[in-house]
Amino acid sequence: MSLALGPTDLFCLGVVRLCRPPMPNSTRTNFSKTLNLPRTGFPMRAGLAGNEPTSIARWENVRLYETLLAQRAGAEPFIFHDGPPYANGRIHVGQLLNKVLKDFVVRSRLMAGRRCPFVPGWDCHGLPIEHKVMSDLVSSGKLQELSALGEDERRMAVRRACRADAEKYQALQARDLKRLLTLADFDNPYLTMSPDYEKGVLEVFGSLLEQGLVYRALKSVHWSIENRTALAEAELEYKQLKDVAVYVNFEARERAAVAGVFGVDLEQTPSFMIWTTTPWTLPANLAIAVRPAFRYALVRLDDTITVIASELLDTVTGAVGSVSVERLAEVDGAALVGLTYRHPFCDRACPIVEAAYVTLTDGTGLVHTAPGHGTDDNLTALREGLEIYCPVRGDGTYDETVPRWLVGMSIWEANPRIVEHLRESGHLVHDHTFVHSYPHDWRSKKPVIFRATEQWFIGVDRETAHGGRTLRELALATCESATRFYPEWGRNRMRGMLQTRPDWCLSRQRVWGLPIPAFELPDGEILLTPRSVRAIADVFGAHGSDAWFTQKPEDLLAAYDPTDDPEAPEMLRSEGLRGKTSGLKKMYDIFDVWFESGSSWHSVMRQQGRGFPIDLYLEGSDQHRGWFQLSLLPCVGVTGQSPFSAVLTHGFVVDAVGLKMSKSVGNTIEVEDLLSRFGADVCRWWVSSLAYENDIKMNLQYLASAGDTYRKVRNTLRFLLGNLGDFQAGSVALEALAPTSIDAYVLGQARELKQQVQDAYERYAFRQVHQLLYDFCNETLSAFYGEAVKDRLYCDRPDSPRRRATQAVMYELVELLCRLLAPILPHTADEAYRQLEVDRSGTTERCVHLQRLGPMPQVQVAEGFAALIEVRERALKALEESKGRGLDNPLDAGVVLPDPDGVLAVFGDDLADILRVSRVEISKDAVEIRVDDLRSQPRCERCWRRVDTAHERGDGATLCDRCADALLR
RNA sequence: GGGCUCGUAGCUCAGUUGGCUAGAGCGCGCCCCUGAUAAGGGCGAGGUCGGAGGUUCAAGUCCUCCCGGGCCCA
Repeated sequence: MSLALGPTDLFCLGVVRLCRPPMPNSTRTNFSKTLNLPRTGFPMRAGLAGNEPTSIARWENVRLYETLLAQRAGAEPFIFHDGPPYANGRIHVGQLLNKVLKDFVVRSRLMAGRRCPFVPGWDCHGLPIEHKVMSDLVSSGKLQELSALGEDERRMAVRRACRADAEKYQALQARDLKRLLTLADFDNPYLTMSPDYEKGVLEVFGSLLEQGLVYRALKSVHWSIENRTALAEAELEYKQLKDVAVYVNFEARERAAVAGVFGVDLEQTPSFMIWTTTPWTLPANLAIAVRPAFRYALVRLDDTITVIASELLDTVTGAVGSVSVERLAEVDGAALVGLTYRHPFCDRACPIVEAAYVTLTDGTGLVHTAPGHGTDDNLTALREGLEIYCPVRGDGTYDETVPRWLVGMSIWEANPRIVEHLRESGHLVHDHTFVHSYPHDWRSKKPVIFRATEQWFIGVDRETAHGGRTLRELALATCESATRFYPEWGRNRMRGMLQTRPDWCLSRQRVWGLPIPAFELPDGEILLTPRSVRAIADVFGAHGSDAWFTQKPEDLLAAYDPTDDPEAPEMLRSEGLRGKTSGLKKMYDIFDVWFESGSSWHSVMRQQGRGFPIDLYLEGSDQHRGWFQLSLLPCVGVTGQSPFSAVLTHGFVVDAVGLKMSKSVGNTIEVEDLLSRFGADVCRWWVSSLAYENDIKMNLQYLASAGDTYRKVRNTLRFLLGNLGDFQAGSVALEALAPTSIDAYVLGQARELKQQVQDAYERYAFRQVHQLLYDFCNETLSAFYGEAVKDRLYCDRPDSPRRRATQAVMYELVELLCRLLAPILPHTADEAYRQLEVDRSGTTERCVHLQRLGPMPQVQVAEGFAALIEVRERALKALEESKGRGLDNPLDAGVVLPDPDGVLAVFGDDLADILRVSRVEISKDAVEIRVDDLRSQPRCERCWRRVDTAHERGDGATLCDRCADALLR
């Protein structure tokens, strides 16, 4: 046998040797050497964990991010903005999810030709870092050394340690994020502790201050005794706590008044019975609240007369163990309002007031009210003009305004003492232990207390300069109409939270943060005006907020002239800073970190000219109350509009059975582990498969499944690449493809795919992108097209027009698939995209991420394909059934297809390829699909098909005409 | 306790304004191929749609209650 081997054939020999040792005695292998079998350097095994770092290095070498932005300088921008994670610890699976989703947005917008800069950010200030640093300082004994320093020096020492910690973790997290193959301006991240950023935050604050939205007030806040600070809601954990609860009788001041209200004669002074779980707040009791609409009973319990809500009478008397109960009279709560009582152990008289928060779920229906120790109590006091009285100091001990036996005592110690005191004085009706959900400091895990302190607030119900509307109104309005929510229910959630949120407590009594730049004058007045804040903002912009601790007041205020500031305190305005500044004292409250991150729309975007408003905020659903809302409020205050035009939220990562991940339960998964096991591309492929708006179950098994489908996509790319090594790009006019050709059909499908994927990316429907791409690779390409064209690719002469046409389409498919996959699989898409050129010309200078989606060639596609696809399914079933007759190999079969309407006839010889059988006959008369046994027919030894033209040739081999022709060359 | 939300085959998800025997992929089982080969192809079995009521000629789809999960709040 003489075989003329062309260049392509030699090329294929290489593959055969590579993949399996040749079998010289086998006729089969001899012919297999004459085939154009696939060959590519794109390996089946991805080796992602090892190879992805190479891609990262390559992209860094070409400065991919900068190059892309330069390339898109004039393109329509997509304004995207990163919400800053806390610079503490390594990234966790929630951040993996979040940052990968963001990267899908960035990369898909870039692929669509948009300009999409993305600056990653980190939240650097705040309690967790400070707490950790303080713990370290304590355990290393360094805190002791620091105590020798002055206040400012000590604070600076702590701040330096905090900064170092934040820098360390920011760098580690940035490395983690690069490893996830996210594309961002990692060389220029934004850090909330950097001078520019801090300056921007003060600018936002100054604007709110200017509108009169900032105020200082005594207010009950959650107070951590442990950390001596007010805590935000986010810093609380609710845990079960066992407390002593007491029923206490507060004796009425005027027996006659009470008797009159109830319309009875009284021979002894009645009491009002309250119930509380916090006896330590009793010294601060200034009122009893009742609900006007409830009924209250005057009752004789054993030897006392007291007042209890009628509905609770049985419950209470049962609980306190009264022996005899006699109901004397009953009135509406409204009638009680205005009566007065004597405090059981403090020397004062207090009123009965009304309040809507009084319920009948527990207690007595008369609520002990201590304005200094509760939010509701506080509000009632404001309305009733009561003092906000808080005798508890920051360290949890009583000040000197309480009875002498309590002064200086810690409240926890006082609890039992007060109970005993009440018992001895006869006011205690009953005490019992009570377990309830109670807020704890999230760091120290200790119960917090409610305590009225001087704090800075932003009033959400104060009129702004924007049409006199309040922050709440402005925020609700933008949320209603000016914002798109993905998913739509985010709007409900945001609305609900905005409607009920209280004023924003801005101040924290900590060190690691941005100082609220207020000064106290000797007379107790406070200097904090829009102009003074702007002066400090400039100082912070130049030197960072450390300046607050390193500079004297007169230096900080060097550029500020109070005589030119109408809002400055009178003394400063008339006399200026000269001579008086020595009396100015810096105040040391810092901003709630949420105010810092909530100003990023200004500090990072608006102030830096990066675009405003922002097209998209994308965070976990907890940020409805966090970053979304706390960015919205300052922004509507400053600008009158929302910082974002769309909000996308994703759910939380939970374990395989749907429970939240927690270190104590031990069901967490480390990102590092995922990356080394599966690689970033598989992790990203998995993320793209999720309905991210719901909770996301994570398990190594699920990642492994994602790995399986990833390999399917990878092998499809490999198959395409393997058949393109000898193809010249542009050598075939795709527009000229016959509409009935399977090539035209697939190209048409690809065109549709591109449109659908692009639409899905546009709608952030990444799951749909995933589905479309997978299905296309799996069904359209692997099962249908690939199977159908193998014969022509392998067996036709290398330059046969129909092989070239298929190659041209495959080339187009690689170009398209790499681009469509690139946002999800940055490494794999680039690997395949580069390999296409390496296989063909050895060129390695190529990067899919510098490409964008272009137009697809227009081709006519015959309408009959729908019918063909349908008939194919039925034919495959028929073939399956015929396996029972020994027709195991479809190439031993011929199929007769009924075609009464003549739709199938146009497909001609492609029909056999599409069904993977040797022959297909069309019959106008046939009713059912028929499978013929062709095993008695001659079989071409090269292409294994039993076709008419197969017969024995001169050299003794049985070949079909096509194969004989291919061998001639 | 309240607000928002989720609960469809073992797993991930589709199921449009209520309307034919509830779909897909993965996995699984069986089979084919051995010229994409630690690949590829075909066929098939899996669900009383979290539970219980109700509205309707008709409910996975609407209403009520319950169970379980998540986020946020108290």
